[in-house]
Amino acid sequence: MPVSIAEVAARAGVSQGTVSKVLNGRVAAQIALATQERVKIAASELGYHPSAIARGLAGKRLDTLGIVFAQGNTFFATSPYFAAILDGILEVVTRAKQNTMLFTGQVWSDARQGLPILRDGRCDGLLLISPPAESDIVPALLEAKLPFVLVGDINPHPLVTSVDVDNVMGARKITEHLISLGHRRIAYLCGPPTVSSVSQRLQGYQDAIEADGIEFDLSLVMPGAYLQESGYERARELWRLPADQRPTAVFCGNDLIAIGAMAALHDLGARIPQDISVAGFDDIPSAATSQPSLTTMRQPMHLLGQHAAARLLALIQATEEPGFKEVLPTELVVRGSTAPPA
Amino acid sequence: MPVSIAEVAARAGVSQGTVSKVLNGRVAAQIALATQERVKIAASELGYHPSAIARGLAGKRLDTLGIVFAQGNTFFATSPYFAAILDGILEVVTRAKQNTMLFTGQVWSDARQGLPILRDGRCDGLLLISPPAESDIVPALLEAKLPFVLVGDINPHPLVTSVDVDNVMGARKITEHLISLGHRRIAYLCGPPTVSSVSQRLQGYQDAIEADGIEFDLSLVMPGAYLQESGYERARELWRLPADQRPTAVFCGNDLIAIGAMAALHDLGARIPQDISVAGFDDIPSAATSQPSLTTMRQPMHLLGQHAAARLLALIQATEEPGFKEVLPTELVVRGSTAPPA
DNA sequence: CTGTTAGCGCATTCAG
DNA sequence: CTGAATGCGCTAACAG
Repeated sequence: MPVSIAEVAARAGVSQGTVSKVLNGRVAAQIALATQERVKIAASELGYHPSAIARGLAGKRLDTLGIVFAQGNTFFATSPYFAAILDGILEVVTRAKQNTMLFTGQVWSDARQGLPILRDGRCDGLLLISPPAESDIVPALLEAKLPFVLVGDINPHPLVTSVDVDNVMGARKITEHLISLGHRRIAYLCGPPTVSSVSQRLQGYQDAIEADGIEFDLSLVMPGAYLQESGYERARELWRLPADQRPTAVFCGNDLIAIGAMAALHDLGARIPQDISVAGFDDIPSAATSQPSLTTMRQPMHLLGQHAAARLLALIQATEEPGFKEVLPTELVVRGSTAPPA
Repeated sequence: MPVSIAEVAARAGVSQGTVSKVLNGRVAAQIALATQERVKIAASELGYHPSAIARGLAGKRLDTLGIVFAQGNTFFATSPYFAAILDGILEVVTRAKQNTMLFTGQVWSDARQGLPILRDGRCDGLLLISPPAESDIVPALLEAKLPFVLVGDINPHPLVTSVDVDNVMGARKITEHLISLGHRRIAYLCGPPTVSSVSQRLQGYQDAIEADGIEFDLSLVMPGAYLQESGYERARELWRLPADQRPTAVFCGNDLIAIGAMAALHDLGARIPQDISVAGFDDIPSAATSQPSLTTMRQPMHLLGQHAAARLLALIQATEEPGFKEVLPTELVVRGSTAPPA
């Protein structure tokens, strides 16, 4: 139903090839100005717009970036982290006049099953939002030769481009903050062990602990999910420990966990930060408004998205070589949820 | 680079047409079971997946829905309303194994300019997130014969399908709540006058006011934007009124405005709800955690998204006729920001 | 300077 | 039951 290039050609009294050249600005193939005029007028009179899929088939860019993520059944509501990253991506994408495809049906654990749809020609490149380390999607994509960049994750492969924060350092700094307040027994409530940020933050936590001569106690490391409910449950478990084994502070793998943990501790009658300090990671919007406000390690999520999108664009235009691993800094934000132990 | 149907055909020793028939389950054109087997095996061995754009060009569905919205430069961060709707949409879309395109470059005021990209063949239908009433996008889409549904807006045209809440009733109910507390002088801080929800809520507000014999005072209606900053500014203006003309309560067009207004009032030394009551609309997540918690009219944003996506799917599959105007109920949520006047 | 031709990968007639 | 031919709308050589 939409007007095709043939109609424009007919109205301008030229061939399709000519229309294509004029409209794509291939001035290289010199075309009489008068003809150019005629074509342009015909096109605009007809309200012509090329079919994206047809030009895609013919081998041109689609000016479309794909965003891949998997979050079970819910998305933004449960992941302010993802929402902020997406926000950053969209800013850059919109400014660059590109479009966006959202792939929500992925199962990270099985790229063989989900990959085809990612490379069936609909987008020029992919942005992967923190896939778990054990997913086979990265090798699959590498093999498919589709440009992509990892966001919120890094990968040792020399051809994988990524944008992430320094999780090890971030976790180390916030743990040091806790130590500097006088805490010696600090728990780590983390996300799923297969996600790389979880192990990296564990590393930073352990580094800080040991640098201070505190013994690393694995029983204080409690894996779960990056969700509020998980924080709630783990904190309850923590509180079941004999009083002399209870930590005086807890570092949570992200703010969602921290907020859940604070809720549980509150329900159990513990006062924060008097009885126990709680620290998070990310600095999502609600960290500032929680009760008490949450001490956390801020991640520039918006920037993460912006930079990742910009890099993918550069990769697609071959302006940049793949393989760069960009690391953004984090920032300690001290609020009301941490204080010296009683 | 990806494997094409020709390769599958070659490997199975049949023609492309046969492969297409087998893989698309056109058992109508009876094909020997042995052949079917051979084709299927060849396809899976080769890891074949059809090119979406090629089959799109050949006239098939792309299994892709487009989501259109325009929010200036920022998106989710500034619009929890939109994020919640998107969440609902994605749930349905993911379950239906469809994909999603996000169109962020639209300028509602000029559909002629932005429309082409929406109908260049990349998606089977469109979801429009509350376009302003005066936008010419609806007539343009109607003319283009592309299935679409309006979310968070309604349109009188008999062929336009939409999903929205009853804004008039919602605004009326919450205004009545304020009146029942004893307020007689109630301001309305609203969003941009061109958005239909703004005028509908104004209607409900006015209905409630007048039903109670209170004189409608246009100077208490303050238009702005659906943003926190706007609420902040308008509330300051409000406070500049001579003490005897100040309202004792303010109904805000959405929660963002309400939160901004509460911040301004707080900064000006007013106590909420003792000195002035504040009510919002939407019930975004932060409404429950604000200080004080916000009384508001809850909108089932998640459902809005789910239903809209389901209807669009039905429209595309021609399971449903266009034109249905679905209206979802709102629910009054009384919290700490409203109380009887001093 | 411009028209013609040949695919891109797939679905779909229409003949056998 | 299966193959060959055609076209979807567009771009990119290649001729003139």
